[in-house]
Amino acid sequence: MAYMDRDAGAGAGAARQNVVQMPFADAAAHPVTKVQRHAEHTVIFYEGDTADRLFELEDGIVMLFKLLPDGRRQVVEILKPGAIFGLSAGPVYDVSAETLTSSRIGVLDRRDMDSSPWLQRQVTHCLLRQMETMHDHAMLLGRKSAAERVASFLMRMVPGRGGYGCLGPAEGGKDEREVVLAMTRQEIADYLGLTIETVSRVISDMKRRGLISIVRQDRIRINNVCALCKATGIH
Amino acid sequence: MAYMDRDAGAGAGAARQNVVQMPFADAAAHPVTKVQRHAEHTVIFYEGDTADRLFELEDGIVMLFKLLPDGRRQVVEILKPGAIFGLSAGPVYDVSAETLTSSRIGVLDRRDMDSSPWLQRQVTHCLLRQMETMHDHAMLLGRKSAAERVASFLMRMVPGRGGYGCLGPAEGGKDEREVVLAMTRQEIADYLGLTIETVSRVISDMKRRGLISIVRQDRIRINNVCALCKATGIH
DNA sequence: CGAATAATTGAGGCCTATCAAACCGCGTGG
DNA sequence: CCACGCGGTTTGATAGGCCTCAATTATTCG
Repeated sequence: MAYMDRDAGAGAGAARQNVVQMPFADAAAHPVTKVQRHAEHTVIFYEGDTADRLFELEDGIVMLFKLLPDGRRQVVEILKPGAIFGLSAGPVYDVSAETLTSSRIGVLDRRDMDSSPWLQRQVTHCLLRQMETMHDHAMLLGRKSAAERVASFLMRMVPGRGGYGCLGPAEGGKDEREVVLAMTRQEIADYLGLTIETVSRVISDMKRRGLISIVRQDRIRINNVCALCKATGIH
Repeated sequence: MAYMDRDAGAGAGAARQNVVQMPFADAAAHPVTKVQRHAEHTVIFYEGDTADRLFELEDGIVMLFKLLPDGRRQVVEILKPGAIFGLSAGPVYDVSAETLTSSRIGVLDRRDMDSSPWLQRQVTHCLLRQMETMHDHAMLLGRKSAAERVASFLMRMVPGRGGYGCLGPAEGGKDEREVVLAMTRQEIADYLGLTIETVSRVISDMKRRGLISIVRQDRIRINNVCALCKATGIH
């Protein structure tokens, strides 16, 4: 539960050293003015910072999170390439953003959104997808058991399965899949509203029952996708 | 789920003459084609319905919720006048919508959003505010205790207090405020990720400690707003 | 006024958090 | 090469908060 800042104190300064800013070739057609490169686990912005810039995740994984004064942390979103973030209704960011893996991130001026209808459409569509994810996540946090949360989390890593248009297992083959978590147990716990110990116990239990295999700490093989899906609570 | 009278009370023609203030600035360019009137606790659309229409809440309160097959429900958003809902990234609604109070709701065609940049701006700004609310709510569901959830819920009803720009108690007066819940205990519980009994117990405990007074089942007087705010976990 | 619905209160149990210790992978350096 | 230390993970024991089930009380409405 207690969130320990990896780069306590000098964190921001040390993180910025990893940032390489590059001019974007096609600045005229595309409003991205520069590109940042971040190492893994570096903060992009903090909750409360002036929200004058937008970001587009070009490569890598980024998490958005909020903190309570006593250190409790909730990871509210996990962003994949293509996502736009740093959007805010008010003058400051309402969440903090941190890379989970090394990332390439396009930077835009917030005002570009007002001047570019094209960008606005991108933003709106991105927000709609994020909103659906948030709705699912609210259901997960409010109503699902620990086992259902972890199962849902793993299923989230398997594209095209578990949702409305789930195709079911591919014909004639084993219904297995290997996924890369790219998150520590602490980050998973903070995303799922659980403790690190509970996440670990659930994963161990799934392993014991043959549902999954642990390839490495952050690589899990799902031995039966359909069976895991049935453990998410949505069936 | 008993009633299927989704358009019950929708009197577009008669509704117009009663409209005093339009939430949108320019009523002439406004693409609202008709206005629905719904009694309290009527469903506007169901999760899974074809998402061909947008809605703008002109008056009343609406909740968005999701259901699991076994009946567990999570209320994901509570909308106040001015909110736009029924937005979806996919072809169908990802949530169900139901009125909490009798409501007046403007109906738009989904395609209007593509043709009207002005509407798109409205939608984007509305989505941004909803997203911030969802982030807060994820923190509530994932990391807050039952008492903190109820306190946060009550503080949500007091405009201008508890957020970043909280002004503190007004000068020279008692810091009290009466709020109308417009929700049953079950709906509050489903919103806060708790059971009806736990909500009831927390409210009783707050009453016992003098923090609040129960005027009526759905009217609560907060005797000390600042004290309640300190129970939300954000201080 | 009485039935139906909603809310409160109580008793007990389960699930998850907490606290604590052991374990593991991995890079370091003797 | 292997002991060592470090951070992260797993496992165990225990406790506590919230849920479940059940009964009572309050409120609404015909």
